[in-house]
Amino acid sequence: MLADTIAKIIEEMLDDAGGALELQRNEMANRLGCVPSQISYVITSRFTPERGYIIESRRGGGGCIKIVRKQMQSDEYLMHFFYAIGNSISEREALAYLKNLIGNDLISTKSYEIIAASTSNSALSDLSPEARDIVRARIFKHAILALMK
Amino acid sequence: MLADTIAKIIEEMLDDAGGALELQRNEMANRLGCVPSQISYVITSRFTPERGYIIESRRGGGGCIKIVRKQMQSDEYLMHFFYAIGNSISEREALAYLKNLIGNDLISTKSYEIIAASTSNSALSDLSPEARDIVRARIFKHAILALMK
DNA sequence: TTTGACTTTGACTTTGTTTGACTTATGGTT
DNA sequence: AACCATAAGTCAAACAAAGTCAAAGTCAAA
Repeated sequence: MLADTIAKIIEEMLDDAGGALELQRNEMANRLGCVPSQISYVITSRFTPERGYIIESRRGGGGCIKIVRKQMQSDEYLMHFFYAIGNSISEREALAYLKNLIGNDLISTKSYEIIAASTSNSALSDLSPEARDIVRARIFKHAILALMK
Repeated sequence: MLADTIAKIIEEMLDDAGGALELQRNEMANRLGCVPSQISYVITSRFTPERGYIIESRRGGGGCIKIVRKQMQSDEYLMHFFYAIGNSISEREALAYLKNLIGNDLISTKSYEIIAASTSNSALSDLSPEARDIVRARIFKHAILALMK
C-alpha cells in the first residue's frame, strides 16, 4: 500500500537524519509519483503525537514540513502516562497525573505550573465542558511530548 | 529562501552593532541583489514589535531605516505581553512572542517548548481555526501567568 | 453483500514570498 | 519658494508551498 511505503520511507529518512527532518511535500510527492495530499495523509495518519511524533510546517514559498521523532521508548514512565490519558481528560484527572509526575521527579515544579495552567478549565473556558476535556487531552499530550528528548 | 537569508544578515549586523543599527534600503537591496521592497518585506514580517524590535525610518536624501533590538527584564515585560496578546492570536504570532521571551532570557528553553507545544495548531487541531486562535490566546496568557508566580 | 474503516485523488483554500509600478517624504539647489 | 534628485513606503499581482475536504475506491469482516 502506498501509504505504508511512504511511511517506511519517512522512517528511514528519520533514521538517517537522527530523528528530525524537514521535507518538502510537493518535492517528495513528485519524487514518489503521488499526489501531494498523499504525503499529508501519511503524516496525519502515521506520524501522530500518540506515536511520539511532533509535526510543524510552513506554507508559502520555501515552505516545508518538519517531523521530529521523540524517543518515547526510552522513558517508559512518561509513555505510560501518555497512553493512559486517552483522548479526553478532566481537569481533576489531569492534575492528578501531573502531581504524580512531579512526585516521581519527572517534571519540574515550573513545568508543572505551566502545564496545569495551560490545561486548566479557566484556560479552556471558551469551550463547552466536553470539548474542554478533549482539547485538554491533546494539550496535555503535546506538553508531555515536548518534555521528552 | 531570500527573506530568511536577509533576516539572518540583519540579525548578524545587529549583533555586530550591539543591538541598534541604521541601514539604507536601496544600498542593501543592491548589495544583496534583490528589489528594495524585499527589504521592507523582511522588516515588516520579521522585525516586528512582538519579536522585540523597534523600527524607525526616514525617506528622502540620506534616508535610512533604523532597527533597534529592545530588551527588557522580568515580570513587567511579561505583563507587557499579557496585555499585548489580546483575545486571539495566531500560532505564528505566539511563536514570535515566545522567541522574544527566550531571546531576552525571560523564560527557559524548556518553558518555551512546553508553551509552544501547548499552543500549537497541532495541539488545538480539534478546533476550528478561529476557535483555535481564541483558545490559544487564553492558554498563552495562563501559561505566562504561571511563569510569573 | 453490506458495512465500515482506511486509502487515494484532485479541486479548492490559505498562507507566505517575490517583484515591480507607483506614491510620498526629505534635503539640497536654483 | 519652486524644483529636483534621492530615498523609503505602499500595494497588488504573480508565484510557491502546504492545508482541507469530500468524493470515490479498496478490502476485510460481519
